[in-house]
Amino acid sequence: MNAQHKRTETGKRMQKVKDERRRAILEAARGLLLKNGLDGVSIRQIADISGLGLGTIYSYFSGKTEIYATLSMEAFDLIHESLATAVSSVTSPPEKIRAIGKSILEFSVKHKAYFDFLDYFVSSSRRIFPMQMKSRIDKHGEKILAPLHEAIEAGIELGVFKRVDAKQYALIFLGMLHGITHLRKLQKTMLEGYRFDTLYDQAVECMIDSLRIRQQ
Amino acid sequence: MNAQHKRTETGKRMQKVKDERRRAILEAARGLLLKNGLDGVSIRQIADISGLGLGTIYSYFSGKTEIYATLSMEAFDLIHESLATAVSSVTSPPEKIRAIGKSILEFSVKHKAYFDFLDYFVSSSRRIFPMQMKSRIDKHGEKILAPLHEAIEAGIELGVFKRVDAKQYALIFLGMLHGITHLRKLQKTMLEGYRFDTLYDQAVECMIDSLRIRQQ
Amino acid sequence: MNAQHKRTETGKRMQKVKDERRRAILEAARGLLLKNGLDGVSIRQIADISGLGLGTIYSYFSGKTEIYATLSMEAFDLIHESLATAVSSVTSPPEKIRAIGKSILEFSVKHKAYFDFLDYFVSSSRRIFPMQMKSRIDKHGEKILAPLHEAIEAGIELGVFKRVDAKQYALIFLGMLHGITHLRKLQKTMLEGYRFDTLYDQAVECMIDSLRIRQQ
Amino acid sequence: MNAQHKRTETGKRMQKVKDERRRAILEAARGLLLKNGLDGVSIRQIADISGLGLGTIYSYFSGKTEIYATLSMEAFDLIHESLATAVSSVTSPPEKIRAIGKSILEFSVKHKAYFDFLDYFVSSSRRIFPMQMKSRIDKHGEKILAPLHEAIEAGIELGVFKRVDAKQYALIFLGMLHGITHLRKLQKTMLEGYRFDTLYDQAVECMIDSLRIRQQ
DNA sequence: CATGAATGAGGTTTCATTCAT
DNA sequence: CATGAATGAAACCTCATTCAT
Repeated sequence: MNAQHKRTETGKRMQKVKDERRRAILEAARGLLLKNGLDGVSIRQIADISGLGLGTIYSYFSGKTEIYATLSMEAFDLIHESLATAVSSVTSPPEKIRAIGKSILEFSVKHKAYFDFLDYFVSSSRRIFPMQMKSRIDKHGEKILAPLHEAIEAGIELGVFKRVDAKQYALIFLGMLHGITHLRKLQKTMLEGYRFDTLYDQAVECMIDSLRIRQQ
Repeated sequence: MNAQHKRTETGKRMQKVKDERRRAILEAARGLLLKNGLDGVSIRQIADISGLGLGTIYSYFSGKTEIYATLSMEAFDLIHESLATAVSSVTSPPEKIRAIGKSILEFSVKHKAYFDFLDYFVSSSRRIFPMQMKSRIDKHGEKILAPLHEAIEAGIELGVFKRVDAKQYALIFLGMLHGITHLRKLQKTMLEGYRFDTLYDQAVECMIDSLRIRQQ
Repeated sequence: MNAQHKRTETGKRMQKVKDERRRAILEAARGLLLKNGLDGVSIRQIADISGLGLGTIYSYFSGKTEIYATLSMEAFDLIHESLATAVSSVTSPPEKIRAIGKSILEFSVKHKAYFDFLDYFVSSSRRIFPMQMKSRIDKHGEKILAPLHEAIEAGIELGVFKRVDAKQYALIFLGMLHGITHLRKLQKTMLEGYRFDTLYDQAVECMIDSLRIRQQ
Repeated sequence: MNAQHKRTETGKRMQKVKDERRRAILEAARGLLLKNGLDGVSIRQIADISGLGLGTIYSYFSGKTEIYATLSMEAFDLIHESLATAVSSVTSPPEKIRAIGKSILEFSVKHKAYFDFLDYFVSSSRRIFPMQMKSRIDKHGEKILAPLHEAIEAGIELGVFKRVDAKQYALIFLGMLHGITHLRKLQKTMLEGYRFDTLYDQAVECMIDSLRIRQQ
């Protein structure tokens, strides 16, 4: 075991520690975001919760903005992963779409923090991220369109769906699903007396229906 | 013209000035909100933009929260008015729904400020308003459901639409429309190569379609 | 009844109204002082409570400072009056001193607001009042020394008290009484287990004792 | 000198710097308090005078209140120390009481700042400190009673003083002394023509006299 | 590298006072 | 002469970020 090797060994261990710390920071930030909302996140708290020094945060991220950007990308990746898994578990295109719908709903419940967080950044017309960051984030965002896009294409291929522009429909569906998930926020006001789940399913069926070729 | 009359006259002018100032404050607040996001609004800025003194703002509103609440209610009322006008201009239920869709789209363009603003508050999971205010705001919010609700009911009555729960569908449609309007934000990224207007129309048709009784 | 007369009549009524308003302002200020402490008095509140307009306060007093100055003088006069009444109700010099002690104690309970208020201004080394005001206030302050001064002199005259410098002793006694009244503030801490009243009486007796000529 | 040692060394220096800063803040606060009164102290000023940044103050103290509380306790401790030293320098009980009197007078001159400060808080009827703080402060305050208490007890033990409740008399004397020191403020008004020192001594003798057993 | 003390800009709010009506 | 709307200075406090150790 020579010096070179040892250095590498140490380097590896170091890398591992650094990765863990990075993760700890993101986890703390995400947790705070969920608990306290967007303004309720201070670097000081992130440091405390992640067990790191205040200044240390800045060796891992250039600032609060970059932490948010990273969380955004993570969120998009997580959603994409969910959708990819979902579609691969079933075969018929309509089922794929249902799976995607279910998957998004589940995600918006289970990872509420992430979901609201994305919402905030997508909704906000304000320039939060500098151009360069924004581009990087968007790359991750676009990926989540693929599973739906492919499911629709598959349906067309199989002659089950109308010959529509698959990507266009994927966009519409995603927009709609996104809108529908928001209804949950109204559960205690406008939605009184209704089950959000039922609404959601109905909305998904409504979308599939509009794609399906009608036998006359 | 006696003293009494004069005093009244003066009183009227004063009232007008006060109304104008109130409006100036709200306008400034709305503008800032949209440009800089919720945290990007400071009372100092509102004062500067509205051309008033800092302390003056506090004699018109008890604080930032009340300003936001007022804007929310105004926005809801404006939308409701738009929708009500829209539905009354056509007669057939499907046309009414199209009119509503068009109306919302137009509103989201023309009063982008207000629309994004509402979006922000509906989207935001954070507790912004104290309970009492929230209730008052919700009352205004619920009104915008009515025109769509009635249009669907009318369609059912006429035998054009399936016998669905009208309110439930109204909710779904509104959620969807809301989601779709968001797509506009992606015009420069995911939507590249597509016309937002086309997507929007398609989405509306898709909704009407899912309601219509199919002749076989 | 000619115009001149009428004007005078009106002038009299006017004067009465003005006096009442002045009093209302002082009363409001005093009340607030008692309830909220020195910082808890705002001109706005004084206006509200006294039933006058905000700006009106400034036609009666040049500002907050003058209100305080007036209250100070009133307080001194009130104490003086109490003491004067007290000494005149008894005849023997020791009794007069006891009456003064009792009178001060009573005042410090009954007019707690005034008493604490004076305390604040006497204790405070800060220049609160401009020179001119200060002089005017001091004139009122000095008056409260007289009854005690005279009681001691009377005692000396009658051969009951030692031939001391009466004014000097009056000052010492007043200082002591003032110090003792402060003990009441410690009733819940240092004074636990003791009755403040007993302490007070004991202190007064102690003072009288030190004046009395001892029969051997 | 290894790394560990070095770190400790640095730590010590750091601690020293922090102590100095803490002191600087307290000193600035005390000075301002005396010059401008309680409301005349702003954190901004404290920062400026102590040569620190505004925010820095908040890393040493949680706020203005805590600064005041700290000053109070320091002042009590300082007085206690003075008294303890004073009584231990003489032996006969009357001399001890004289020593205490002299000590308090000296303190009120030498540490005028602290003395007036305490005065302010003792006099002020307003609730300045939250319960918990108040308790902590009171603990320090009560200590200053002990030397006087013990001196009186010693006198009783020796048969020089009457068999009075020693603590009760200690309280009375302290209250009186406190009151007498206030007379100094009147040096330019009511006290004109009198020497404050003489008054003070006379007052102390008067107290001792009232304790002494009279030989008939 | 990790640390956290120091910083000060910036936010909200209160309030004495002025002045046009 | 009474009024109260308008004003802005000044207070407190938080927090992202820097930088010496």
